[in-house]
Amino acid sequence: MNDKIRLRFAPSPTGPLHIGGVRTALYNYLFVKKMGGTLILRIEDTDQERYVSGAESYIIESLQWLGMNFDEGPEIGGDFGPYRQSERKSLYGKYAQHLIDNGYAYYAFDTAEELTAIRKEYESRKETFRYDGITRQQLKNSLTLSAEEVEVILASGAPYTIRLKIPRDEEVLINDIVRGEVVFQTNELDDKIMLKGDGMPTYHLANIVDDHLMKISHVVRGEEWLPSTAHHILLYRFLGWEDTMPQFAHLPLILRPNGKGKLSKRDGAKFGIPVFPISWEGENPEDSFEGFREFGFMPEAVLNFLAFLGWNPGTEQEIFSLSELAEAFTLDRISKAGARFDFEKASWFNQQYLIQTDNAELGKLLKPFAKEKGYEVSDEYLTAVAGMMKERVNALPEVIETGYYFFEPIREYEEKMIRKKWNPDRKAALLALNEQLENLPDYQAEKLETSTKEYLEANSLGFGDVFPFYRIALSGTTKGPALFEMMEALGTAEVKKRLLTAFPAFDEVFAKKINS
RNA sequence: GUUCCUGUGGACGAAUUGGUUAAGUCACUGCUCUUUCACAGCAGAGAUUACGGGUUCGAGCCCCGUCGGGAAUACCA
Repeated sequence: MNDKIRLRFAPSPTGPLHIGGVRTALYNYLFVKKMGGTLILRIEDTDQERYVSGAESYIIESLQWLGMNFDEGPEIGGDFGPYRQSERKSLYGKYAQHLIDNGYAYYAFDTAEELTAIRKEYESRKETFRYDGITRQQLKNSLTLSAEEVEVILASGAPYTIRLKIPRDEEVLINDIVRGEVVFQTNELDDKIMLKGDGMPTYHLANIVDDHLMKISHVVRGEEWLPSTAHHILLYRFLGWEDTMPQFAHLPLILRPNGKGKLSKRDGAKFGIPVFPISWEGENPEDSFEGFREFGFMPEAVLNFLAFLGWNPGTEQEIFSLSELAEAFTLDRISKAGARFDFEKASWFNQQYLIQTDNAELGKLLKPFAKEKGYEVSDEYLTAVAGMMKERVNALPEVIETGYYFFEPIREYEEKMIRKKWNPDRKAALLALNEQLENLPDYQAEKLETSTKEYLEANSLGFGDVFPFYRIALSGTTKGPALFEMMEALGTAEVKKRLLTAFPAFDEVFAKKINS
């Protein structure tokens, strides 16, 4: 165990965990496993207005389903808790005070309404307002007001915020593991709020304080944080923690399937694809989503797919178990450009996992999907169906959908082949063959095949004379699993029944053909 | 608008870090196998490495500019 390597995944419980967040969690997880470090789950719930109950348990359930285990966290415990920022509220004040006392921050008394009014005014002039080293001189804060005035306001109990006092004319250098050196000019930075009017810290303060207190060694997070990293570095400096500052790695964005913009929650519905790990019940239908799990994806496949969205091992291997990923993973092979979310590729990964998964296991996974459709069948039967169908589908529900004929009567017979080759005279041969097969001591795929071959030979018939019709009678389509395997699964009685129901339908097609 | 990030076939992306013929996978097309579909195997098509300059014996890789894409710009994270 390397106790110097400590990473955290720090989602905020404002809704379901989006697939980009899952990838961030995954990269944190992989690096920790690779290095033998510690992985921490920290809930960043400093915004009570956007807080959504159930989001935290959703996050934990998702992570569990995916098989990513954490070493420290709200439910798990650990020596650096509590792991919810709301429960750490009392901690942050003294650091904000430290900033004030050392001249790195100041009190600001502008109300939210006043600020939005100013922003609007700037906007009407096609400018963007920024609370910074220039504009703060015109605003209501402890830098412009006299010490006495500030005393009075503070004593009155009126709400205030604490803002970071960004120095003028300096450069802040970020040394990012994936981006290299990035330089920001402090004159371009705004005086970000550290402590909000309600006494809660903002992300920026809480994040830095907690990362320091929790001895975080590496911050692996999304690219959207890169612009505020300069503020974070300044904070480490002002708090006197610069020498133990974590290393940063900013992950590339995940882009929408059409390449325009970053993948968002609503893209799931828009493109008919999952963008969440598991389903989420929102307050109304448009806030509810199905996840990869409900789409019938295997967690290993989702992880494997996600791992390759912005990273690759540099070898030709593509199928990796979670532990193999951890073994191969390095931060420096993370790519810089945003990666497009390609659902077809995700499906391919899933199919690969489906194929390599044991049939009995798949049968078990299939059960809830079968139940949903009202199919009550044995585990053995589901296992057999899974075995026959897994190479032919991308996701589990498809087994039930395209293989519906394993569970209910044929809905429709594919007419093309019937029209082309069917002749009512063939009934006799099919029936005779079927009778021969029914009387076999063992109604099993291989036996059925040899027996059929014997029959065909004895009656000088070809495969094409009986096969297509047998197949259509049993499944309604010319596509699908091997015929004899289907027969074995269906059983003699069902096969016979399907044959007899099919014949009138075939004849009808034949009659239509003659009459036209 | 401003700041920052980014740009290799349709998609993901490789290229011993400046060394000559730009991998591989997904998707697409064809062939083989197969009673069908799929899987698998083989083959094919698809790229002036966004564009323009520069440095160099040599540039996908370094520098400058242009253009495109993205993110940030909240008392949200």
